[in-house]
Amino acid sequence: MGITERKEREKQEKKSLILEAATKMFLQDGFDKTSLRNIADKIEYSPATIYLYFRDKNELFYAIQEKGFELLLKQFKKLTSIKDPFEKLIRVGREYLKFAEKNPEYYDLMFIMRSPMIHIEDEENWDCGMQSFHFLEEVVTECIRLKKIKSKNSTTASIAIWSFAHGLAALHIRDRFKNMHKIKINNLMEEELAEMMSMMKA
Amino acid sequence: MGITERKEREKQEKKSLILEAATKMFLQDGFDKTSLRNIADKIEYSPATIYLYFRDKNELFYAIQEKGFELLLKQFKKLTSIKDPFEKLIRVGREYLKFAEKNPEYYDLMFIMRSPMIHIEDEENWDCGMQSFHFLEEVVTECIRLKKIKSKNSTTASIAIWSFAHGLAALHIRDRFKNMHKIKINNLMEEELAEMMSMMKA
DNA sequence: TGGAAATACTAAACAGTGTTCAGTATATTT
DNA sequence: AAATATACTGAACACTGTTTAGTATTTCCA
Repeated sequence: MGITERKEREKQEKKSLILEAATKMFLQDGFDKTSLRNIADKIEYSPATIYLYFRDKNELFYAIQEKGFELLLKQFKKLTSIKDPFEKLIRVGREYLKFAEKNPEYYDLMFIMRSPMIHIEDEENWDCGMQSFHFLEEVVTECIRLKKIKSKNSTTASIAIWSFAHGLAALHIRDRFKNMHKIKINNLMEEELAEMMSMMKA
Repeated sequence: MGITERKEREKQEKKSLILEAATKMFLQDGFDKTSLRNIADKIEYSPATIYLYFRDKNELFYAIQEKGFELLLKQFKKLTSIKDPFEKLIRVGREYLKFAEKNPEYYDLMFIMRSPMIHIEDEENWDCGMQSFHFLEEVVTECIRLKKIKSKNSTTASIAIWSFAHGLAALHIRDRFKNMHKIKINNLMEEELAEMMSMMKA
């Protein structure tokens, strides 16, 4: 049945075509300007065609967000060789904040927007998100094992660290530090990361 | 000039009428269902009328968000009499997280959504937001003065604490803890707050 | 090989959104 | 009483995500 296979392949290729165009448009022009009609225009199909490959806009944006997590995890994995877990923890934090700074649109979709999460059914898992979280959790586990940090429970500590880093990134991205003119936003991230790390240190 | 005064008063009253209706609708039905047309329907005016009192939707939502900050600050001020600054800090954190849990729509508008911040001009201040931040900052300053926490710089520490609390609240509100089925979301907030506080403790 | 069935796609409509503006009705002033 | 200022609105503009009926095109089977 070579024909069925070719059809399936062609279907996946078209799905990719849509996804690539949508991602490109999303990263270039932002969420607001990435409408289904604009995507359809770009790939020279009708808007209705997109619905043959994605259930709705949420599913499409879930797929884009997965690409974001691929990129984030790639940054994290560059740190695998670092021996000292506390040093590694600092570097994970830095990469996370750097990712948010350099890819605000991705960050928004991955951690702030409702849209992609709506696609996830009740018993389904947010796999891509959990993979990145587990990378952090393993580093934290090592830190606890070697008594580098005060915390005893790696999950509790990991959520605390993630919350802190996310809060910092999200408040920045959504302009809540806008009017703190005393502070140089450039240094803020690194300063705060240092503050958190000195708090955690055993 | 009694007439001009009455006119001005009536104008302010109508502005309040719109704001009250919008706030009520916003808190009851959420952001998405609070359209200018729906608000206009409720107050029995045409949608165009709203533009005579608010420049655009962002200005209207900035005004609603200010009401949210009034409420948050009211919760904070209930803690003024607490003597021990570290105990006070814990309670500020608890009130913040409780506010997010009980008023997710307000919280969203105050700390997550872009909409209200767009209204703020370059040199303008986000007054309502800064007031709440300064409440925290003063508590932190006292903690440092009495050597209750390890931090040396109250602004840096305050931003770290705010970031942590915001991250926790925001990840929760935007469903990023959805699939951590191991964890009871109910206890999560209090557990994480305790974790953060034990880290900070001098 | 010809007709049925399956597939791929789209035009058009639906119901909504924020926003603008010309025009009208009412109230105030001269 | 006429002129002016104020308050308000209907209708339009340019969008949005989504659904559906209908049309080409391709594949399958007798």
